[in-house]
Amino acid sequence: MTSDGAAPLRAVDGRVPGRRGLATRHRLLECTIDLLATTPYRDLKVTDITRAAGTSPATFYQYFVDIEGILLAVAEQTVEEGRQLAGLIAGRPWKGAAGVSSAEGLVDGFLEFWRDHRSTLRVVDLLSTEGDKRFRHQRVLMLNAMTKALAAEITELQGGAKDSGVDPMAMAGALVGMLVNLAGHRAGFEAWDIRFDDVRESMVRLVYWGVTGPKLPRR
Amino acid sequence: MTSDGAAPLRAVDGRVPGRRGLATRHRLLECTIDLLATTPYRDLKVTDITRAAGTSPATFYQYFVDIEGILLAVAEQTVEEGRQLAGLIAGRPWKGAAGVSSAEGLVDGFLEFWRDHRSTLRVVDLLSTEGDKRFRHQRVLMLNAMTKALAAEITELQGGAKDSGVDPMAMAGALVGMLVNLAGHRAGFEAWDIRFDDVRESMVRLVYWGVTGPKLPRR
DNA sequence: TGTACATCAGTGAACGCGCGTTCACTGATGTAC
DNA sequence: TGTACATCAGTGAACGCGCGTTCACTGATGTAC
Repeated sequence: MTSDGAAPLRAVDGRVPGRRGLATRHRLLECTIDLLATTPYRDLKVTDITRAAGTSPATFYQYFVDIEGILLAVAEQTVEEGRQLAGLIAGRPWKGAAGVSSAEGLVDGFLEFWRDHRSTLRVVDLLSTEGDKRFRHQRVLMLNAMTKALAAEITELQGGAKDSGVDPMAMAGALVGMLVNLAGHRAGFEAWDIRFDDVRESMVRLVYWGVTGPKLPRR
Repeated sequence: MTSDGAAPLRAVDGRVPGRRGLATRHRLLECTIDLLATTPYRDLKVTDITRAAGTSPATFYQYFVDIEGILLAVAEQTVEEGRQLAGLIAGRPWKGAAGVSSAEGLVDGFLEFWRDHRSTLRVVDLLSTEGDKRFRHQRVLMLNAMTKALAAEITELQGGAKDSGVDPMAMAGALVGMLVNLAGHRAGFEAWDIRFDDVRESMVRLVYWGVTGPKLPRR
């Protein structure tokens, strides 16, 4: 459940948790997620989590090293789920009207996922940009699947053309970055006088253009 | 210097700071910025700042209410500077090859600004998405100038066309969001196997397409 | 089916550091005459 | 140009809470026979 494969998942003191222990651990994770939705990251405390989970601080340290530790575990869960997003891309049509529909599907799927995991993803993003390798790794794990899938489509559409356009991975990464930012700042737009639905439409178009690569003027 | 216009800038106890006081205040701001580059946001403490500034905690509270208070002041400085970015847009050509050059100018100017203020902007971003009104306000202040300028260009290029494309502000906002994200995760790409220069090229294209609005298939 | 033992799981209570915050005071700067 | 007084500026030292963290212990669960 944590990382790759069948790592046995041991408690801090080396014991292997059973049903009950796993349930407690799980409760701690859930409460962390919930708290993150209402508490600023800076103010998230071990004691708050255990209070919310109806257990004691000592229990916390049986399963996690510290706050960052539990956040990493939360991130791992979310990231695992996020890798599914690649499914919104591979094997869909990208030319013509059908391509626009595919773009819509991608944007909507992405927005939905982000809405459901705002708080967690926010923290992952912060810690990534702050240079924490573990969180950056998780972020890459999550977005790389999508990016690669998108890049594959772009490569195919370029079809060995003479000018061959941009590097597909870079373009895919740029598009994914756009999705990430806008999904994360959804509330920000509504505070402006911009209807988010219009932003969504813009995202769709940019994805479509990014994938299909309209002509550029000679320079 | 803080907010709008000639607010007299008083110390916490109501006194008006003179030369010396302002210098100290300024030193505290600078040290905060420096620390932010090396310390995770969560670990930034008042005592660290005052130690770095070669002064005492008591002094800190003469000028700022708390950590968030000084961060807001830092943000205000940066934002003030960031509003200049709008100058990269207005009155430039956006059609044809010249348009691509304008897009390049915008992207490069943006990247440069972001590079110089990474840490601060990171925190502004976090606190914005966490729902802090004051930081969100600053963020909007900074990006709105750019977004409006871009939107104006888009509107002009649409030139009252029949289909009239997307809402210009939404498209502009989407483009700005893309710039923000990619500028902030620059290091992330280099950790991948993507050359950032290729990402830059993708950004340029997306900006160009977003502004000029290539044809979409009928749907 | 029952008893005993091993291990899992949870926690009360305390310890102690770190940090935010303040107070009462000293020193620096400016200005009035 | 000098002295006195007002205000600005800075701080040492302490207080005390909050929080991270741990220990020694009790209770729960599982399993061997």
